[in-house]
Amino acid sequence: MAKRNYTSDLSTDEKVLMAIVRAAEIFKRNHSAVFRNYGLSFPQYNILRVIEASKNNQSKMSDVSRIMLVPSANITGLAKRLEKDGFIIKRPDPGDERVTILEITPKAKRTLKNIEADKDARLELMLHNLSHDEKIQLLGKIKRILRTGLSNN
Amino acid sequence: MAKRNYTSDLSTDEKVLMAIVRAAEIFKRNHSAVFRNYGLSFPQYNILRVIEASKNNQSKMSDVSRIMLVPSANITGLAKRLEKDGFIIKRPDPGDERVTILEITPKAKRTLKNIEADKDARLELMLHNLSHDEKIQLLGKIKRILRTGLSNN
DNA sequence: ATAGTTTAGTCAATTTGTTGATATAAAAGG
DNA sequence: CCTTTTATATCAACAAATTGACTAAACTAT
Repeated sequence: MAKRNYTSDLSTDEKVLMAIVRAAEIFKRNHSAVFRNYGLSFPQYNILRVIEASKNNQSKMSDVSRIMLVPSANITGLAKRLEKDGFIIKRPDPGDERVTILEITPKAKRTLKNIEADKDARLELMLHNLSHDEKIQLLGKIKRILRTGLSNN
Repeated sequence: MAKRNYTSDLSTDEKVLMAIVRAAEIFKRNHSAVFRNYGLSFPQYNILRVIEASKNNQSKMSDVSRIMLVPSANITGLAKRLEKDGFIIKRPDPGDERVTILEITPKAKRTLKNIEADKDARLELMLHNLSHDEKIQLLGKIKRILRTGLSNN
């Protein structure tokens, strides 16, 4: 069909990384569909998860930015929309007037809770082809890539 | 540091897929930096690669959309900018008035050629921690994920 | 033939990502 | 001190992605 004219002869390295990119995109698409049912986008969900996993359900914008590897200019807009929709509140840090603290609301915690089962089902669906051991091996290799990838930028 | 307050206890499945997403994003960031030096963005580069790998250096917009897993509404804008910058030309298909054919220009072919060494060096850098066998194993596992991921959407 | 369906591409609106510039606060160095 | 540097967040401008609506051409099936 369409692909008959597309003759691929990429290097192994390129194949590996392209496959990773494709897997990431399919995963994001898959999960976005779940999150949308709850009024959240993929990056919005991830911000909430990061804040939820932080002490007191609070996090500085700059920390969110660092953890998510997302430029702070990007967090600004995401946080604004999350606040508009009642998922977070923004407060100035009394100890440092430069920083803004993000705190997730009860509504956000409820939403995260509701999403959980749905999301886990999708995860399971995507990875059910691999045994637990294989997942661990896979994770190990990706982490080794991450280590070098992070070190040089 | 910043991460001390961030206590992660994700499931194995989630860890695997999050790691894949991070690796994909680091890779894209890395390569984007290379492509930018040649006046191309990551998705623009990929469109050119797809067309280059097609017969006669031509491809229907709809085929590009399918191969790249990118909605056609997206290709419209990308193709417009690529044409404006002289990397492709758009022609109607004489046999089917609905379709538009994209063809890469000599400038695009030259640019792809020039990018190659730079890009390959980055690939090598990201994956030099893994032996060839490990890369093959990794690729195999990712492909198994892709198979299930693609089948249910 | 023609009515209904599918396919190809565009457009508009919104969100997200990226870069570069800026304002202000804090920290560091003299 | 005071100057310089660094850190935090925002903004503007643009590229890109996503959704839904839409036009027109091609195909299907009676």
